[in-house]
Amino acid sequence: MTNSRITIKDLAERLNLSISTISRALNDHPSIGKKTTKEVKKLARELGFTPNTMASNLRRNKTQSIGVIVPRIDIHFHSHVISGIEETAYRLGYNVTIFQSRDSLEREIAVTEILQAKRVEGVIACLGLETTDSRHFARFNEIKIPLVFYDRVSKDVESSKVIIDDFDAAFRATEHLINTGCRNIAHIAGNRNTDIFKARVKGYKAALLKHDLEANENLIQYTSELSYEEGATCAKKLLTVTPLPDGVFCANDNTAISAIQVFKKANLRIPEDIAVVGFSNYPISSIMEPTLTTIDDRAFEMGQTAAKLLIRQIEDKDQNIASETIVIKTDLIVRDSTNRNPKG
Amino acid sequence: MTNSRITIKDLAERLNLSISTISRALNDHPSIGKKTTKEVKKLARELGFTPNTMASNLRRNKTQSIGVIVPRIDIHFHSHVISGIEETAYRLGYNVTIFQSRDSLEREIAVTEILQAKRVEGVIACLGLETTDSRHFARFNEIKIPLVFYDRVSKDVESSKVIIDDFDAAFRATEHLINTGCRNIAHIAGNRNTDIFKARVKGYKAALLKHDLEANENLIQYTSELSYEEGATCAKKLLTVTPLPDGVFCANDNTAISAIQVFKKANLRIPEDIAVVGFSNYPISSIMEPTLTTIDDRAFEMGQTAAKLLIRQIEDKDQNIASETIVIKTDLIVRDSTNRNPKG
DNA sequence: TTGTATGCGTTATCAG
DNA sequence: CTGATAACGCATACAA
Repeated sequence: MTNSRITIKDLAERLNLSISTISRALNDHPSIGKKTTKEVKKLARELGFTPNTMASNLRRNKTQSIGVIVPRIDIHFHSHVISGIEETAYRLGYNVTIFQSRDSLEREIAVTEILQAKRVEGVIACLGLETTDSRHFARFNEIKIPLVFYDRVSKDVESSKVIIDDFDAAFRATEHLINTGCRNIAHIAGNRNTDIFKARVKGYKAALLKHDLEANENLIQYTSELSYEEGATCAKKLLTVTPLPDGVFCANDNTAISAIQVFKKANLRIPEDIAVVGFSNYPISSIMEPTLTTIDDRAFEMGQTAAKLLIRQIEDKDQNIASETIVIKTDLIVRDSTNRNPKG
Repeated sequence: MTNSRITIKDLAERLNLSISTISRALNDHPSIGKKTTKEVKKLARELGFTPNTMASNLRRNKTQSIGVIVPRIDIHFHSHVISGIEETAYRLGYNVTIFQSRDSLEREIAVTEILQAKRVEGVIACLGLETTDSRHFARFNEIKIPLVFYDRVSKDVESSKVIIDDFDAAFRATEHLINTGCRNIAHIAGNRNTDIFKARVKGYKAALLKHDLEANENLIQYTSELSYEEGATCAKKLLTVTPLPDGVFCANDNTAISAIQVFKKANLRIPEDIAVVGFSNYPISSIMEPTLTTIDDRAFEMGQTAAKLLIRQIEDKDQNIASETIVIKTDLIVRDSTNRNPKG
């Protein structure tokens, strides 16, 4: 019966009022009489009137929507970030339209164009793996659309950024191993060219330095993408080092998990013989045996922060849109894989 | 320099053409001369013109966008479904706006209203846990907006549905245990009132029946939400049953994982003493020890199917929008937790 | 407190 | 092949 095509014009005719009065009543404009406002809203409800935001948006030149570009939605980290974004966007009255680049540069570029046409009011993005040149995002600056990167951020275009303090996290993870008695600590590292992984190596080294432990290069195993398989390979190599490491800081949970499995197969006890710390706090880390000490990457909070930052910039558009970089402090989650009595 | 405010009117003035010509040229209308079309497009590119989809949408009464409501984005299953939705929506020229109900009925209702105002052309939803009465979705039928549920579907409102064949999956999982030599098979079940879990119990029983095995009620352990902790409790109870079960079919991976841990602590060998099958194929299941035989729930494919179905309905609007229920066949992924030589 | 008139940027219906 | 003009549904400056 009642169908969606009801407009304020229909309401106006029914009530013998002008459409402006209807419009104002619906928006609780102070100049409209209480009684009129009530009547209008009542009829609107009865008729199942739903305002057409397209029209309203066109008129106000607003869309109340933000665009999000992630490499893949189904990666735990990204889905957590998105969850944080949606949560705060919802509370602040924005909705979020999602795109996956699937790590394809071509698609990432195509999506930036769609986002412009869609007139989103702001963009949150994490660069895809293929993206070395991110100038396709520069257009957003030209047309004054706020842009916030998280995790994999752009060097080519000015923008706000939300990242975690990888150096600090790695430092604390390593120091935790030291505090728990480890003296010969290895590191399974990520790609040598990626900033966040470089920072983790530095944090690891700095912690050793602080405690007068030597940073032995052959205790650092680099991988290309921190895969589960690479972790196993690295762990096996570490088993050939003498003296055997008594602790390992891994740059993610995948490698930590496979390292632990390799060590267990070699009849080493975790954490007594080798303690292990991971990075990211995957769901599995609290379930596996032993449970894994790891760095919580605060994905949800990153999303919240990115959304807050973005929306602030959207709504302060007149001001100088100063780019801002927010560094989120991480938590060390201590579990069984490092639970041993400190010795020495 | 070039900013977003360029409109077809600007292009028209620059080229001394009418806005209709510009509009048509931009849309490759056949009646416009090749040369003109080329010139228009060239200038548009130079000036960084981006069509205002808001205006176009208002005019055409289209939005090219679909709304998705999920309980939580950061649950592995849902993020996979969303990924499938986004993937096919993108290919078909739609974009997806995402909302989380966070299992709150109030929020779910609020979101359905936002979706109406946003004039999305279709809705894909998975009901939240609080939702027993889903009549707030009925409005979409009234205003002829196609609606597709997945996984947790509505009984109250007519709609299309995409679900997996839980009975068949459970049947095959149980039969696999039988084929691998198990004769005394237990089941860790979900909530007694939820359709999908009831179907899994039935599938389990049917497999036993087919192979002339008795369905012993005390081998079925019901849980309320299939949590990791409940799985452990059930597993401990199963250890007190005589004769000890030689196989367990669990209604999800969480309970399978904790059951395996309990069994291992009790010095039982997996799969030799007890074989275990899970349900969902979480990432962890291929990593844990032993790797877990499980049912792949085809989340990504569910998303693709839901999106295809929805968009077909959107574009066939004139036809009678027959509700359709699609049942997706699942895969049994055989891994080490059931890898034993069939005996008897 | 309410009404009139105009325009947001497009597309579509007419003519020419 | 091209142009003038009227919508789409709403918000608002200006009047009354």
